[in-house]
Amino acid sequence: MLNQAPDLDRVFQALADPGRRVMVERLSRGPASVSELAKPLTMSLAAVVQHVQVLEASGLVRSQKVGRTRTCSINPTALRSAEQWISERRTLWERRLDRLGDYLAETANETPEET
Amino acid sequence: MLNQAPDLDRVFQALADPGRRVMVERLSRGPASVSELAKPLTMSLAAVVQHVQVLEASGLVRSQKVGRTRTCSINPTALRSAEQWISERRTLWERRLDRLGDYLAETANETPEET
DNA sequence: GAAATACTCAAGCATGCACTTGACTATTGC
DNA sequence: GCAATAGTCAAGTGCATGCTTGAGTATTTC
Repeated sequence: MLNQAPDLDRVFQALADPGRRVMVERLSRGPASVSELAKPLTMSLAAVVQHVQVLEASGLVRSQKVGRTRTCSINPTALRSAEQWISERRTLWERRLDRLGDYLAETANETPEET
Repeated sequence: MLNQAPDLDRVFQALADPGRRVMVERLSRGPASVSELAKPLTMSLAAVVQHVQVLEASGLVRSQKVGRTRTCSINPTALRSAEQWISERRTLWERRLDRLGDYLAETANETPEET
């Protein structure tokens, strides 16, 4: 059962932590084990495992255990859904600005000498 | 002093709350007062003010007080910086996948009959 | 098969977050 | 000027988060 519904709360929450972003950054270059993810971070392995769990719960990361090592990799779908949410609001706002600009330009044309 | 450094921690943290996302959604359609932002939400005005403060601290929203009303509006820069961070990781990952695909295709060509 | 590796689990703790209530201040409208 | 409106401030509460430590469990490796 993959977390296919793009739970934005959890995705943004997951991305809000700098350590977790470092992990996502690492994973965007390719799959990695938990201890590889832990290397650049100054915290216990147990803490890293907890972060991985948060990332998995958000759907940003998937992992599978082979032997004694758990290999993590990025799920671009979750990344894309967050990106899309932001992009939609931003373009909405920019389109509004454009319309406002048009309106102001028109108004200036209609009453060019006023005041 | 605008929060020009795009403090991703705070931006993603701000977006992680559903109520705050509703506010951003509203603001993407144009500026609004604090009580307008409060309308669709079932919480006290004081709570809404606190959310606005979080949004401002993240740089996602700016506001100014005229008379007794505070008018909030979106700052697309912060939105863009978050969007960009995600987009960069995602495309990195997708490029990696492409290279992997190329490699697999090449390998298949070089040893087409094996096994 | 013993030691090292790679997690995993549970408990505990300090701090942060999302609220609430109650009191207070500054504008606006009549 | 008095009431309604719009927001502000401070304190308090309960739950979530980000860690830690210590102990335990599979796998590898030698």
